[in-house]
Amino acid sequence: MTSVISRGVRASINQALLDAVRTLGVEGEIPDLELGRAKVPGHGDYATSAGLKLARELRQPPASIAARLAETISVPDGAATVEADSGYVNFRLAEDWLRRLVGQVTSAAGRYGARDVGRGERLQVEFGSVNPTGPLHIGHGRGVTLGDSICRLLEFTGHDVQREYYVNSDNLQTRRFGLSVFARLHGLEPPEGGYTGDYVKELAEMARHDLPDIEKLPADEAEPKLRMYAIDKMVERIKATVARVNVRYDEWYYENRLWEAGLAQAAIERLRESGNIKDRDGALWFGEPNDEEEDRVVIRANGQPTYFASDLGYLLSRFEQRDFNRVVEVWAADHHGYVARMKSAAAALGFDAQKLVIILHQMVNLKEGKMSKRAGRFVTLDELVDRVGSDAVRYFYLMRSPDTTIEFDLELAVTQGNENPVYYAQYAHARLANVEATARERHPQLPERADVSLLAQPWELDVARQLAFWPDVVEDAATLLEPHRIPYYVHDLATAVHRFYHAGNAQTEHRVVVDDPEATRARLELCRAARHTLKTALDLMGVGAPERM
RNA sequence: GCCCCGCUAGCUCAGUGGAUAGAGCAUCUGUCUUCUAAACAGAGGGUCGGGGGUUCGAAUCCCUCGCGGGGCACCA
Repeated sequence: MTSVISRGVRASINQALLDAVRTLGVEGEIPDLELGRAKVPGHGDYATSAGLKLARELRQPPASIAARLAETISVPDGAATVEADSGYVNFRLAEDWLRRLVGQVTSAAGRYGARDVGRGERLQVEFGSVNPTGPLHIGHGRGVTLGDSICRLLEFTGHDVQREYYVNSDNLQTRRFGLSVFARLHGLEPPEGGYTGDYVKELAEMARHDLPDIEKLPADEAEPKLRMYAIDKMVERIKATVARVNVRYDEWYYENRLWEAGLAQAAIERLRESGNIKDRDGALWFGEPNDEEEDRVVIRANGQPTYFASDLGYLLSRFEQRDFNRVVEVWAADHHGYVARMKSAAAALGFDAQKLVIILHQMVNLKEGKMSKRAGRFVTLDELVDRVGSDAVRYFYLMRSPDTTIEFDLELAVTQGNENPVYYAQYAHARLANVEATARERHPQLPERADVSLLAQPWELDVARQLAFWPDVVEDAATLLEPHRIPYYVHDLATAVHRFYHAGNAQTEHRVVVDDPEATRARLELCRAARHTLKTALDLMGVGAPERM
């Protein structure tokens, strides 16, 4: 039992299936038999079309292969019964096993579903990393919540995760930002391409107060000081904003460190030796040797490095100096053109480009029009959280696949209340917490151990069945780096919980808290198992699990 | 012109090449002297953008066309 729940029942069935396939005489590699959830109740809980898939190699009819597999397979712990149906093999989770699972889940509590697939792999997730030239808006909110939940998933599955925000400080945009603050300091309009938001005026006033004599300095001396000052202030603000949506970082890594440590310079030098750095038109370019087509500027003709130069050093910093085995980057889709360049840079520097994993997420648009940071017309993440709350914001972002553009209807978001799915899940959790409290009041001395054999009703076993699926969901979400699988599972589990609870509304003898202490105790065990799992899932989303609502 | 993402129920979206394509919202019909009705039960609603192809089998893979969005800097 222990091994089955720590791996998940799907993995356990899959292993039994592979063992059985061997006994049929399949040599060499076994094709992916795609053991998955059965979609029709009559087909059980898991199903595979193994008979159809192996028919060619075994030169036998699919139905007879499936029949032989069904006879041969022995699922550990009697977790599931097996049945052949034409070319398919169907698995139905055994009721007795489901009952025992409930007790196991309760013992594991918040660790149920945790896996060690990562085996302590040391990796970095870099996400957010917005130019610190303004507050985070609702598009950035998607990136920080997505990145944060990816971290939570990786941590839950045995990875050693470092969460990093890369703070741009030396590029053209941040210099423009510094010049904008300088302009406001002297009562002028920001320069062309500068930042016009009111917060720039506020930063200028703060700088006037905090940086003595700054007004007396000429632009070329004042700008770097004002820039770093303003960036620090913006970083503080960004830290406060992400904290409101439960996002945590381990490291705020400043771009200028790459130059101070000589990493950017070292990267360029190494690429020069490999023939990937070329001199042309007074500038330094990166590209494949003997091919100018895809060349990109690293050092401008005026001697200033581009952001790309810093990024070369940043690769060195992470894959070499800090020795991460893998680096995951979370970017908005408008950077997609940069993916190939970064990967080829990583390869040219001598790293395995596969270890640089780049997750792109699509944009977040306002229904009434596009956002523009420099025009100062945008809805900030803070404003969004003010209006709909952190839990709803996170749930809303995370339930969508990163590939989908979010059309944010602000009017709807404001009026959103009952129809928000986050309340459905939280309510299930609160109900369970409440019923457990009621049980403690009515039965101060319940049996210490639950007799789970008393869990016999279909709605009780349905909750247990959902619990059985949880390790599969965790594995898939962590492996594919797709947190949006979690809210969909949460919804399914919450549905099973509400139905279970409601059976007691329809008929009082089916309540959790009844006169019979043994029945109460058994159902309480199920409540605890479900509540722990709901809480674990909500935690992975960074969404709260309230005890009362 | 080239690259990326999307197109699935009225709306918003799930859907690792498998059997009868799902959920929420919205609409309609029922269920509260309750362990919390922010809930439950039920109903209606589909050319999976169009067309080819691969396959025993395609919403899913390939090609092509259309529509929408995003990129293609000595910006990031």
